[in-house]
Amino acid sequence: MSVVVRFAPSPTGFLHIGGARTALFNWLFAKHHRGRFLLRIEDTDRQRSTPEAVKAIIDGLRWLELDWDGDVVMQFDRRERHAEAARQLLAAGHAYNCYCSPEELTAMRERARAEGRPMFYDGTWRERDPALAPPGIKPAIRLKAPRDGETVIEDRVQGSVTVANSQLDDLIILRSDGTPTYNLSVVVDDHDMGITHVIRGDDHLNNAFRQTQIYRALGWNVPEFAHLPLIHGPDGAKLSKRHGALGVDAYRDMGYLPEALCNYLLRLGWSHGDEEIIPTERAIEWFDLDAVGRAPARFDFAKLGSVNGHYIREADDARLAALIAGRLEKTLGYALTEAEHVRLFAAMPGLKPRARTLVELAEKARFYVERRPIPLDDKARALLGGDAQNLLAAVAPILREARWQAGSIEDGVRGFVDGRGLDLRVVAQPLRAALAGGTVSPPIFEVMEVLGQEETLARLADAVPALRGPPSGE
RNA sequence: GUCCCCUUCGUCUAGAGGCCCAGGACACCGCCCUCUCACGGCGGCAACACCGGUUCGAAUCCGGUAGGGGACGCCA
Repeated sequence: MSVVVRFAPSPTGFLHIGGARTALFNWLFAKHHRGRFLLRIEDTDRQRSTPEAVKAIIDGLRWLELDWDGDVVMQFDRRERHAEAARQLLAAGHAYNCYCSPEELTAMRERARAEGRPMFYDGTWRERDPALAPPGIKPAIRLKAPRDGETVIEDRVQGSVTVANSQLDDLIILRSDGTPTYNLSVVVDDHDMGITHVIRGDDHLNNAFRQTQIYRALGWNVPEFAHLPLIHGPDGAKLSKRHGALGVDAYRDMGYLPEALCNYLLRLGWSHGDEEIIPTERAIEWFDLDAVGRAPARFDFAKLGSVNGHYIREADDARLAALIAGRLEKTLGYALTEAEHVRLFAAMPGLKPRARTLVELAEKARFYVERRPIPLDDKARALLGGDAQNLLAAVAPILREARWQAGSIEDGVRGFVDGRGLDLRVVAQPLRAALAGGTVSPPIFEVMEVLGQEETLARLADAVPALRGPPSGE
């Protein structure tokens, strides 16, 4: 039997990091087994579902390149089919009408809690004669769940999990307004869509028991379950906004590459020996459920940054330049010229090993496309005082004569400092200050090559007044 | 409160009875490379939650304790 899995988010917000990982694991599982990966939007909660959230989820999946097969299934569109299943259960005696009001149910829960019993429905209308139903009240339909014995799930991640049926109450499958509830919709859709493996967050493990009961009542085969441990914050508690519970769009904005985020997420709760950097091709080849861990993992930005740095170093220069060009134009306030785009591209090899995010990459690339006179930070200004002025003025002629290639420029400048018994850094640092506006940059001769001779000399003159005068001809 | 699950370095994890006085990665510290900062290389710090049991032998199996998480909705 070929594998069919699905990612089934509810559109009540962005595609958060946990959802992204669930989608990734489903996608990898499908790819590994040459099966199908479907997308279903669980929008049966009409109050909270929004079109914006649907879009955010789809955009997020596209960004991560987790493509799905076939059309997106909107769960709400299938509500009639779900209701039909509920009525079928009612007719077969596997469900019954319940006339309890929300107030009664709340009171029931309070009482149960106070008495130390499980907080659930006591089955008031399970056996009661429907003729006793209060007039004018529309009933909800409840599943007539087994009272004795136990329900067992053979989970592909969690193993065999058993719960006593006495711990499970008769859940509502169809609301009094005629709309289906989550557990019913999921079962009917998964069945109709031919889902073979339900891979989802561990927070759904409890639902798996109720859903198993519904499958049985309907006489359907129960799919394989795999409940993935949740992602926690650095403190071990639920992932908070501050600690990374953000939409994947936020990660994109923070400058993470989609392949890096996927690699990081994959290693959260799954492993393949000592492998850390696992490109998608490898992930598809290696991924399977048996290597998924059972314990929740903590989200760690430091490691994400490290993985991201790796993928930035491996990324194509043109792609990176294109990714940061927009960010730079925004902070600089002007559109880059063709020449500046070329310079940005040429700067990538030197910049890549120095950035862990695209934001950092853009920051470090900034001076390359800044327009003269470029701003100098305090340290740069300090480096350009005193002796530096004379040194730079003396070096300028060498630069004017140099063949414009990093190695040649370096040879020239080294010859200059060696001749004077100086350390290279006494010239390199002032040069860096004048050309990059700060004390940190890629190797300075490489910077010069990328900048070009004309721009280099012009920036130097901006920083060294002596190089600007006296005007020629006097 | 009730039920379910989890527990190896600070973090992610390897480990499926002897290969482990526990390996890798991130972070941190030191050294090297070096025109700055990175990258890279080398080295260091650092863990089997606890208590019992099974066994010639346990991180690995069993039981209990503690801690953590999840679920208990006419939400999904």
